Amino acid sequence: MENSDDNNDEDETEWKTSWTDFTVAPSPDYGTVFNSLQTASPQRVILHFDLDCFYAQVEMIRNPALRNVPLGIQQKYIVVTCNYIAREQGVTKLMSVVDAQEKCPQLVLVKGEDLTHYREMSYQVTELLTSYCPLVERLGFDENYVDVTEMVEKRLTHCSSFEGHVYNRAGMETNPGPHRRLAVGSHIAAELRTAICSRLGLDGCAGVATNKLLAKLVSGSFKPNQQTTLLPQDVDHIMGNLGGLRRVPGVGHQTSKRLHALGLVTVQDLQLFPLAGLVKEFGVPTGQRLKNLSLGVDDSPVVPTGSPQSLSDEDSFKKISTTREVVEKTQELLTSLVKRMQKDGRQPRTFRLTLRRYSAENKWFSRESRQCPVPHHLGHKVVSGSTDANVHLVTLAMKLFNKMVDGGAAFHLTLLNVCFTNLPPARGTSGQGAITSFFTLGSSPQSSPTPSRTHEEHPPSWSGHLNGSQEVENNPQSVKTEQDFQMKTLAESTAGSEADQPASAATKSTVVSPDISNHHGATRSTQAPSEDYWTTAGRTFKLPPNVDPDVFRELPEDIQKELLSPAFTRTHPTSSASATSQPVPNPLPLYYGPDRDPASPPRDPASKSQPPLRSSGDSHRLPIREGSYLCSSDALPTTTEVSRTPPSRTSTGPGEPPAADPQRAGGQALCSPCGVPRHMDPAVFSELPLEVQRELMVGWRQQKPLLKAPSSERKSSSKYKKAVVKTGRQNDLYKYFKPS
DNA sequence: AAGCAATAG
DNA sequence: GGTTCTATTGCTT
Repeated sequence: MENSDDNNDEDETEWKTSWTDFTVAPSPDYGTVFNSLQTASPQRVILHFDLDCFYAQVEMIRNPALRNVPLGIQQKYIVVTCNYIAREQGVTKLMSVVDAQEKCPQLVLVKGEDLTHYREMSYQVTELLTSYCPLVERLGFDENYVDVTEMVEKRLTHCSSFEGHVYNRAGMETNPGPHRRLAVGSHIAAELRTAICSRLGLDGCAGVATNKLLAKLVSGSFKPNQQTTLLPQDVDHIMGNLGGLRRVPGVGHQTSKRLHALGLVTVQDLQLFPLAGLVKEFGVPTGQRLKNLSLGVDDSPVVPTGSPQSLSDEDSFKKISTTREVVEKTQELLTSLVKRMQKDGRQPRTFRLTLRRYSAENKWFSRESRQCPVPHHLGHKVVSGSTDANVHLVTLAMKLFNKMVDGGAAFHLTLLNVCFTNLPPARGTSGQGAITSFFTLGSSPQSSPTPSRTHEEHPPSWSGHLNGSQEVENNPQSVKTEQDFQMKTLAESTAGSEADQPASAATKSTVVSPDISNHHGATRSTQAPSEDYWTTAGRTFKLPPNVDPDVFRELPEDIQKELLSPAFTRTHPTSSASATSQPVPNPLPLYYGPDRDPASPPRDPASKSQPPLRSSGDSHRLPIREGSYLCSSDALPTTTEVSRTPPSRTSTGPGEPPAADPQRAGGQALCSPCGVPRHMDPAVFSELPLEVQRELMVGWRQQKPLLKAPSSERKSSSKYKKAVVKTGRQNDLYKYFKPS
């Protein structure tokens, strides 16, 4: 997070300005679009804000007792960041817990895997900045760029000094004369830092310069909690002193390797290297951009970030190797993700599952992902807080999972990630940047956790104590009351959030358990099921024939409930949308787990709790394989429009070759002539609402073979719309219990 | 539109 | 360069 890696304040040596081709060609596509000012006045004033050890600060606010101790934030077995007390004792960022404790035995550790509090505080900072100036771009959770060019214009009238440091001008009396705009910028930066401190209780650094690159580079010149302005005449100096190319923002590991291969190791090297050579290696846009970066030239605009474009939750672990673990972990991740999505209020349009496989040699730790559209009614369920959204999403996730992993073969995962993307523009705001909250622009009226303080316009005369940015020190008490208020609001907004123990950060703080799982479930449902029955809340349910009671007992409560929910046994108008309360046949024997036959053996050989019917066979062990269904998802269109079809008929997918499905379906043993799987009573099917039928058909058709199937290995369209009706869901779940 | 690489904190 | 848990952009298909 924070840019540490400080200290390279030596080599004052060279900053020869001897490059040859100074090719600063502002890309035409940049600027001007978001920032019309840019065309008019190329001289921008950009601020960069960087909060000091952000996670640690947040924890110290949550628990002030932590202020005086060496504090580290632990994620898994890593101390991802720490406060300055811990740093003094040798703890650094991303140090292993063991090493950190060796360095600092009294180190207090707070678990930080749950980013909720950090994320919320982070957005409060962005919001606060946005309330002063609309052009705010986030960079991670703890950094923000602000384009204050316009603000500067308005204040330009008179200004005679700088706030804070001026880069490379220590002790020198600097006359703002030619740099009045930057000087005004420095005052604004000080003002904003003061606001962040007084309103949110957070310290941080700021950089003031004429572009994002320089503002970022200069902001770390004096740490912590100070600010620095870079004058144009010192651009060469700051660039020249960067040291390795890796230090140039925008030059990552891969790029620096390629540059190194060209013989370039210092920023100077890059500055002096012919543009043509760079273009040859990287192409025109990247080549030019790299060259410009080396020169401190950056015309990229500050793009207002607005609300996030994706929400994701992930967890890493030593090993997951059974599909049941995958289901449980996915469920856990989704539970939290869905809550976040709900708060956000936007309806997600695509869903993605990504994973990381363990591979001994190939440490090229690659992530693989599969994504698919979120059926609109499911998206609606998500945002409307429907309790069964989760089950449907797990099902969806498992379909994606099956596209990547052959559950029949051994696998070893070390990470799972669930993600909602393709979010519609935030409501109530003009896409982005607008005045309103970043969290909740939501449709949900109740959920407005945004403390949206009325925080009036700060008069330019912020006066008083900020004529010395250094003195914006930790004055916890002075901001205490306001802080407390903030935190309270925040706590309320997140109350009932899953995860861990609420307030007792201190108690768990010293705990260092490098283990990974926090197995919730296991002990939950303790009732012993008798055979195929399950008794809960005084009622006895018959378990679906394919559900092993032992497996069932171990399932997350959510899924259990879902399986036993009224919707399962009786008609139950689901709250919303299209689910036009069409009665559903009672005990629901239908099995249309898209690719599973009820009689099929379990699919997950690793699942010990399914002793019966272990077919050890491989790809052909299934009497009726997914392959049979595959009614080639490839042929499926990606749009959702549906040509109308008679009720009892299967609706054909949109662009689908009309005659195709019955054909293909008919070719499969599983499908009745009309395209309905044979385990589904056509009469029942025809009575379902049209839309439901359509969903089912899509679900049936879109199934794809496992990777095992040698032929149709790659590609395939997507659109794993799945059956979403009440009749559908527990059937879909079957396959995780008794997979094909 | 999907999947991945690269970059970032 | 690899740890964690995100998030964005751009390339390729």
